[in-house]
Amino acid sequence: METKKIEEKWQKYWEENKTFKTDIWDFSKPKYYVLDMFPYPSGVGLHAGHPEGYTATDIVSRMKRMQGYNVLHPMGYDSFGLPAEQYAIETGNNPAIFTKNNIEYFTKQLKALGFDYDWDRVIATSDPKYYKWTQWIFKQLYNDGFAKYVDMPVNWCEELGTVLSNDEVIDGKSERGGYPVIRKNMKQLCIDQPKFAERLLEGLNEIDWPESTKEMQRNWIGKSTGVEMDVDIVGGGKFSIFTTCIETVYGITFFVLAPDGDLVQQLMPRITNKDEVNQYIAEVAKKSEMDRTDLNKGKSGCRLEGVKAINPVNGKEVDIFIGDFVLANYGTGAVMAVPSHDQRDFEYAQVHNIEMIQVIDGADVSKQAFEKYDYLGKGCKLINSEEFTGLTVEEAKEAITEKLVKMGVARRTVNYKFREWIFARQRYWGEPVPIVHMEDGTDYVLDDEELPLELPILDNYKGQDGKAPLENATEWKQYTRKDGKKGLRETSTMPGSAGSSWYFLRYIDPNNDKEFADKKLLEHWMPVDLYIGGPEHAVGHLMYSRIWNNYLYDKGYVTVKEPFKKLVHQGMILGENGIKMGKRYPEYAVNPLDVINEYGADTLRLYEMFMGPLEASKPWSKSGVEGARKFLDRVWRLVVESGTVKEEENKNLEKPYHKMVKKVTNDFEALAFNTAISEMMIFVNACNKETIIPKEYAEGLVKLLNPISPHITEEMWEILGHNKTIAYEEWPKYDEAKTVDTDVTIGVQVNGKMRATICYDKGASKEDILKLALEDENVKKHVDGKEIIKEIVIPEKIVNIVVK
RNA sequence: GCAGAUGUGGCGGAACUGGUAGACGCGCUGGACUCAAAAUCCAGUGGUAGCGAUAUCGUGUGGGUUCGAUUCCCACCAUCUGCACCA
Repeated sequence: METKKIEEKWQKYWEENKTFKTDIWDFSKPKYYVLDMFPYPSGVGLHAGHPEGYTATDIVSRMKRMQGYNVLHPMGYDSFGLPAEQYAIETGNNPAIFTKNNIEYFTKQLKALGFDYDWDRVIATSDPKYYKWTQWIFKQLYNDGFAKYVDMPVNWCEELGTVLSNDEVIDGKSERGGYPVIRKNMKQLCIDQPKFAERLLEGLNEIDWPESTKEMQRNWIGKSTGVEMDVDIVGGGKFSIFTTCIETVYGITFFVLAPDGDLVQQLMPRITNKDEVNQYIAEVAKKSEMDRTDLNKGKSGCRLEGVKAINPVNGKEVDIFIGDFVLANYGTGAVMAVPSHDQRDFEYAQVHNIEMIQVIDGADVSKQAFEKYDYLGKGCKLINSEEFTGLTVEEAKEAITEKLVKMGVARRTVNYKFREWIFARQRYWGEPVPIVHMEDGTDYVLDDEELPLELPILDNYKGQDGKAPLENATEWKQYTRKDGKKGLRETSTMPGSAGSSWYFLRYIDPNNDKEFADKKLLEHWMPVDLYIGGPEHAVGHLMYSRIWNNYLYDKGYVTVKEPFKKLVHQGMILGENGIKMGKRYPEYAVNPLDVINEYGADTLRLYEMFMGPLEASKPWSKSGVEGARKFLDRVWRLVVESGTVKEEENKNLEKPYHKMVKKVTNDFEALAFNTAISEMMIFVNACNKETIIPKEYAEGLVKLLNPISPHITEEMWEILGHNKTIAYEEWPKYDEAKTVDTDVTIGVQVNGKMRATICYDKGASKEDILKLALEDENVKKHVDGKEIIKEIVIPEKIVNIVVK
């Protein structure tokens, strides 16, 4: 079998005949939309993990097509990103060229793997024809107030000269490059994610996604319900705190404010230890996120001398601190502290020598706090809480809230961890933000006719003095509006996840220059029926896409709330040593192209699907690849060379064949490719024992194997006497009656231990089965001389005889 | 710490709603073909004891429910992934 020739032949055939072109306007057949997470076209090309997810979608896509669906299975490139920019800075070349070359290389590799993508609908997020619509959608968000400028503390990376989002910061260092990141207040273009929080949570209940990913999104949104309470400051002024544990309100012995918040500044005139406070604030500002979390668990902080707060529930005066564990941009930027019932407050109180009051009975609070996790739902009762003493925690929660609400000092509220999505980067290689800062101080969004706002070609792609690279485009920056007014363009670009937040919509109508996609098409093709990609996008891309889609749903542009009906994450492919392939062990890394050259794409695809469950991470094995190749050789010999394929019948193969068709069909649907392949192997093994293989069965086998190993099966299909592609042939059918066994073999147990197996005709009575079981020599041996207490006969399952 | 997932032969992994644990593949052992090797084909292959029929142990650990548990329940251990002073 000449793998290379066969694969090239069919790849050429598919390309020339446009075999996999989707007739997008054909609504006569049911639709099926299968989607891969599109890759970032790095210079390195594909790695061993790419073909895994891509093959899985390819299998489903090819099967659905053969089952009569109109299938949309597109591919594209998430082509804005840092490596291209770094290349541009180093070489002075336009990153567009670098990106174009990489895309060509990727395309070549993807084609070598034989995927059934419709290559006429390829998109690239860095293509102005594409990002025109990214800008257009952004514009809608901006006009509707979902995107806006907000003054907020951000992660600033001096070395990269840009603002980073939380998920781009790892351990206080930038994800790319590992440079230190500090917090700094800046005016930022943001997308108001919290506005979507509630519906994003609700939406999770209606989609078929891995539980872990849904849970991660829930945690990311971080909804908590509680009470927001106003706290007066002695001598005037007030602030609010948010708590989920209002039942501990009598245990408050201090409050803590965010050191970088506005409130401290307002109180400053009244603070008597200004120097100490200012010094602490300065210290905190210097600290990176890492210092504020890991290194500084020492509960640092500083008492605000001269100001006291009043606990509204009992009028008690307590101290106010500032502490860096309180974040200005979460909740109200201030917290109530109850050291007896919160471990963090407990430790803080110990360090700063603050009084503790136990208000919930049931544990010793001298060594550690008695926290809600331990006291909730246990019937614990309140102490030291005036009229609420004696109530259970649950009763008190309600009663205290009620009282404070009536007093007019508290409100029931919901709080989210979910913050604004900072939507601007001081980078070159991203979508330009279509906003102009006019001379009169207003911000102006470009008209639709002015889109796309294209990136200018620069001489130098590095921003000067930490400024955005687009600041270098002195001419491009200048803007004159139709009315003659002048302004300067926004020089930040959109973050990497902008383009990928809606690409699944564009695939449906990629060349439309009137709108981002035709509404009728969107209505017909959305949602994506199956989406496969790595778990690393569990919160980032998958959250942003849901937000954009949700927004577009509200605006009436798309008709489904949730874009991805079913989501599956493929597992990681590990090196042969069982460790992640990558920089640390390059000797264990596998290049898919090497495998294709040595064994063929069909083998690579088959092997990766046979390794184990799609979702699991699995170690690579060279001998496993060889095993996969051996199987393809065996099928080839059977179908093409053995001479056993005839237009005759063979009853011996009837049951194995129908069983195979059933199992493969169901397993493909369930993405259980490893067991589907195993079933085909079983059938091939059965065929090898026979001298007559009915042609119908051989053709059925070839069709079932086609989605996994498309080239060799196209070749075999042709050899079997067909003159056009197998891609649109009808998927094999099975006869349920022919899949069931007529004689059954079951185990016989005595006292739950296996003693024999018996074989009988299906449909035999329980009595006959039992009789047969008791006739077995070995069963007799264990039963004789003992009293039979119970006989359990479950036809087609088991016989168990209980003796004493 | 919190959340989610996982744990089965020498290895990758099967096992439907509790019913013959180890399908299928890799590897290994023996045999056929060959001058020989590769390829291919045939047979065997969880541990222990036995020539053997068979017995016994065995799905991370310890309990429980059941005629019967890889599967259900409780506790624990280990690994992976994510989040983490979130009020």
